[in-house]
Amino acid sequence: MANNISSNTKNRLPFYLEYLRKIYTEGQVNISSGAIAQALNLGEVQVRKDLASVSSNGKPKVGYEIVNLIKDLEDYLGYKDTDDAVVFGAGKLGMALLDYQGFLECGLNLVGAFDVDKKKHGVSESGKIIEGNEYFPSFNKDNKVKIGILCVPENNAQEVCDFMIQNGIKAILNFAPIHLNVPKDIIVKNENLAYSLALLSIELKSKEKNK
Amino acid sequence: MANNISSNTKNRLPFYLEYLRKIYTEGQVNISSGAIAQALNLGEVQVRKDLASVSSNGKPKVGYEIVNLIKDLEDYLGYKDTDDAVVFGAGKLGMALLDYQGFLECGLNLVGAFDVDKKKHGVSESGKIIEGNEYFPSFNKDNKVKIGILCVPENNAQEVCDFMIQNGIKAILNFAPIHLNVPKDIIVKNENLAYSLALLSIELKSKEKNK
DNA sequence: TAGATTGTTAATCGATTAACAATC
DNA sequence: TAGATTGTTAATCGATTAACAATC
Repeated sequence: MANNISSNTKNRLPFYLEYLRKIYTEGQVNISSGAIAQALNLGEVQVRKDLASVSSNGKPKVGYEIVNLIKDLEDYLGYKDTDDAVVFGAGKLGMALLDYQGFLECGLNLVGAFDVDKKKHGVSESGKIIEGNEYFPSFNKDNKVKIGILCVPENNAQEVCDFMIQNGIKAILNFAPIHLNVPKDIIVKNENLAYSLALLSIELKSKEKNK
Repeated sequence: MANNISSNTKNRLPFYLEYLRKIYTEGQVNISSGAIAQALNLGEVQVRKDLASVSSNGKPKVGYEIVNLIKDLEDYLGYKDTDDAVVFGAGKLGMALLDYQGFLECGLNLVGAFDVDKKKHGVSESGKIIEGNEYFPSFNKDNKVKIGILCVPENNAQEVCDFMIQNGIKAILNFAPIHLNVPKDIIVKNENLAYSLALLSIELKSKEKNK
């Protein structure tokens, strides 16, 4: 169980967990690194190294006991103790995220959204509250939510980002297509859907050219 | 202008473009690698190397002419000639993507969505059509769209993925939280929002522990 | 010419893969 | 014991950074 896990390894861990959960519900008990590697299209040494970073219950000749491996992955990924997050910007994307059920099984609870537009205020389909930004400071004095999802338009993004940080947000998942300037102790992860799709399109074109 | 640009470099290119467009509208004409590096929080050698892979109009002492650099980036990223894409799964996320305006300035045109659920069929807010999956084969015989966005629930994802590929899709942006099995010539990019947020939460926790 | 800034070559760093010893 | 499979050490590969020569 290493202390410093590379970020590439971390990115793969949820995929292991998802696959293991699936075959566990199918009744399988043990699995080898080779079988995992084949299913997820990875190298088998890589699988062993990745898994060794969070678990140590592989048995030579037998492989890994799936139930234990799932537990170790869930422990590391923190999917057991739920963490709160808030959404800024109640546009279509913000609302889609607010009501997305998939966060729960990753240990994340979106408590609500904030938006400057009064027309957006109210309650979402799944019962989450959407309020004005002006309520966030007092809200977060009580709730101390540290994770924020930024879904506002490009031109407000930096301003809202600053506001979030002023009121206790420490980590931001940024969907606005700009680089945010933040203090060194704040974590930002850019999740730019248009960029991702555009890069996919480039890859496709260059692939077609090279054959 | 290198031929093989590393994927990390590719991921940074859209951020350069966005920043350059911004300062260009602010009236700036030239910029140095150092200034870009500072604004985007990167190393200046990295900036020069990244930019050298798509452009060659940096002038010692002067820096880069912004208008040319923008052009070179847009050319490389293909933001000039528009590419079509389709959405599978007209849930909240699928609809948010379908109506998201940001794709256009990245040269991407989402032409419509397909969903098995008849209740979803019709026209989106921005006027895009949502039809049944059964129309896709004939649709794509005519249109030959190669890029698909997969937004269906986890349990249908592999099935719909196969269906997309059968009907001419070559590159898939996958929002379902599973590993898709595809032939070698198909490009898949996983875009898992819950995983991203969960990893952000882990990073935050480990940061808090280490101080 | 002198100084600033680019572009590139070499050095470092980190991640992946290969080889293999440990062990159930 | 023999064979399969893990875990780890060493080798390779690729990306970042440092050093520096080219040049406007």
